[in-house]
Amino acid sequence: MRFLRAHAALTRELSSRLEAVHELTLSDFDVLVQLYYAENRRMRRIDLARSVLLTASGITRLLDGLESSGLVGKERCESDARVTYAVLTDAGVRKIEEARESHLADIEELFGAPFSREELQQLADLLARLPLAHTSEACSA
Amino acid sequence: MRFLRAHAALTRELSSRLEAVHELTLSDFDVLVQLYYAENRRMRRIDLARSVLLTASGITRLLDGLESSGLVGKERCESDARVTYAVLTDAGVRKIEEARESHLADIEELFGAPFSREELQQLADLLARLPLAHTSEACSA
DNA sequence: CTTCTATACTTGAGTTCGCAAGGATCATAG
DNA sequence: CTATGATCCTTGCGAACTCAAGTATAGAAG
Repeated sequence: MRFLRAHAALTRELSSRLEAVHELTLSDFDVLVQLYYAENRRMRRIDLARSVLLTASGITRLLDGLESSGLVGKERCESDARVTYAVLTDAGVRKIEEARESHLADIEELFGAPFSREELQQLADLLARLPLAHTSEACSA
Repeated sequence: MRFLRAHAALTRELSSRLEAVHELTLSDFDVLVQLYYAENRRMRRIDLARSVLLTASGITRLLDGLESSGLVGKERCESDARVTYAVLTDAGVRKIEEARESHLADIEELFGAPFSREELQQLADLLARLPLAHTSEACSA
């Protein structure tokens, strides 16, 4: 119960702040961050989907939006015509670097305030042990 | 990050199990449980909304569904014509008692397995300290 | 009594997603 | 080469929400 409540409250808050300041969804942000830390700032769409825990169709539509905003681009794969890469554009890089700052501040406010450093680590460790929650790393949030 | 991932994975899993066996959404279940533990198994719709962290309109539509399934009923308030109560029907009581069992087993499987009792308590305590996560109690999940 | 503000609820429109189905491509086995 | 099966992606449809706006009631203040 606590878990569900906490999630609903936190995402609502974080999402609305992100939306208000940068016109980004939490999911948008999530995808941009993944790309930002990916090699060559590029990922296969399917891997991207898995890493942010969306379905393939979810990613298609989400990227549609980011593409029309000019934050990411498409690129075909040479060796396998089935796959398409999502690539962060220069505008996308600027956007994420800009948004990261305020988002981290928001997180700090909501998570940092009530917890000590050790407690944060403890919380992260506990959550990491939940099944199904295993995704790629390389992220600072 | 871990928090968001964990939530996405867990709710997807729990929700689909609940849906498959009992034809209930996680939110449906949540509402039914709140009513189950409420005094006289009845609550003002607005309080229900706040306790499960939905908006007023969200509750209206959710209850529409539960009403047409015959699990909850409406009742007008004598002293204030603005408010309507949501009341658990007998069928609703049976439903929740039935669903509770398998849902608790699911939770046990996902949460119980990787954690010891102390760790679960620790996790709950940490989550409880998050801001905005304060809702009414009286729940065993 | 009237007016003004706050609260409870509903409804219409729009968003974000998942699922199922379909198309295209690859890889493997005969 | 061809058939089979898996993988990547997109699209139609529907579900679950939210927000904004509207209705109805309550309470307080003039």
